[in-house]
Amino acid sequence: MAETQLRILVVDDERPIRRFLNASLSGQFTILEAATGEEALAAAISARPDVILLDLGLPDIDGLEVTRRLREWTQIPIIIVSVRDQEEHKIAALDAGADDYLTKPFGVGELTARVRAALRRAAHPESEPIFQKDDLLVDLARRNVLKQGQAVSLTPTEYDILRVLVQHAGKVLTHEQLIRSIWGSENVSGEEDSHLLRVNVSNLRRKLETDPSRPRYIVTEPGVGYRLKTA
Amino acid sequence: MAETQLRILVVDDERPIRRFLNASLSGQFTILEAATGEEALAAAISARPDVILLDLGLPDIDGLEVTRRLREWTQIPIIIVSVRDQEEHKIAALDAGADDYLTKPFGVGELTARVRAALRRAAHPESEPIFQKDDLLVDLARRNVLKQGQAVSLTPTEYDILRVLVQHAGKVLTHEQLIRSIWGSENVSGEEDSHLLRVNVSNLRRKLETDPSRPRYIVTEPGVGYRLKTA
DNA sequence: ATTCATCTTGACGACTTCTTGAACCTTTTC
DNA sequence: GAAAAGGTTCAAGAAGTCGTCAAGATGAAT
Repeated sequence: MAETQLRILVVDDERPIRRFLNASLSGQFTILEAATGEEALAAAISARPDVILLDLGLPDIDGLEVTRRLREWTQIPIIIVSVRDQEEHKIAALDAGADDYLTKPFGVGELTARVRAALRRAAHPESEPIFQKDDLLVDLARRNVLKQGQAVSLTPTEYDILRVLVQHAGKVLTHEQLIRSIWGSENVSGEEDSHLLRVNVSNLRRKLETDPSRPRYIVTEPGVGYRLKTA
Repeated sequence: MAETQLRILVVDDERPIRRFLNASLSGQFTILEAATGEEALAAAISARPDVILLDLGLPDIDGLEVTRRLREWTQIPIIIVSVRDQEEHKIAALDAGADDYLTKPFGVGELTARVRAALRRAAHPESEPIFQKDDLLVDLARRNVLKQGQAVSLTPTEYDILRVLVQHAGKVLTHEQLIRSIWGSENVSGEEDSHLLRVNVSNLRRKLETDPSRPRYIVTEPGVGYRLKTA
């Protein structure tokens, strides 16, 4: 086993801070840098770092949004590093999917200790966030869906449904679970939402399935929900 | 799906703090308390909490030592809650195996957010209850039933019956118990429901058993109920 | 203001599942 | 062996669920 050095992606728009973090961590880790949210998302996909240090105040996409988008396809540990000390910021970031929240200024020792803790937990080897079966390919990291090599254009809602199905491929997801993860936990009233889900699944099938009346991928589990077939 | 409430072990020698944490968290979680390190270690073993909130300043064993001893056998998330704000304490605790370090005083919102984050991370190793015998396989987590490797399609009612039987595999379930857990405790009138149960069991057997007239899996206990054979 | 894509709602037919009654089988009891 | 009790199977209507189409509502972009 080649002990490759672990990689940390540092995301901050201020150059001095990136330099500081780089200097603090480069002894033990390989450092990658990104100055904007877009850069961060791109780097996460192409470089697959082992930990991401993320500033909240980015010029383009807010750090919270970056966290959410990352969490759509990966469990890479995210440690927020921010000047914002208010509790609501911390809560929002942690609930968006961040693993830890560190307020500037902080000690280098604490930072590296928290990075070590995050790495220790994440030791599970992660499988590629890609679903493939027959002529359908879903790449969650790139937000790409290919049918017979052709890109399929999905609406946001359709993609969300497909993403949740892929993230639990093989398992049955109940109507409620799907509705919750797509429209939020508030609106789970009943038949109306179920119907909405059915319409969207129908549209999704029309785009993905060769024969929508006999689905190979998204199968209905009558009275329960839907399942993305793995085999 | 049995939605058991998640359990948090609160370890602190000061009663007021335990009470405060208990009050803050008891809405969402079941709280267990320990006042000493010994108590904490014993409770962790006997009660298997899902998260441990640990104060460093305990009267008998130091919190750091408690963390190390816990880490000898478990990966239960440990969140240190301490008045000690110096960096070296944080580093030592995190390197001892703690997942997070929160300095008193802190907001309840941040605490619960960090608890949620810890739970989310730890939720991965899901133990999947699977029943297998001969050529029948029931995977409750995936809601999958395989007969000779072939997926069997069950109606919601049929699956419910099978699920209850699997959850009590080997034990005899009375008609009443089965009816209660499938149609609710209200309608347990009498012969009508018993008959309904029989019809559904019959349909279930037709799908699962190789020879429905001589059942190998779901056996009838005359005058009592049904039983799922384990061996 | 207009356009466009998307979301949402309603209507309806096709299909699945539930429930019930009747007939048939099996075991126990007298 | 006949009767009774309990259990199983079949079939058919009732009830409910699902998929699809299409029209209206929403909201962002021009």
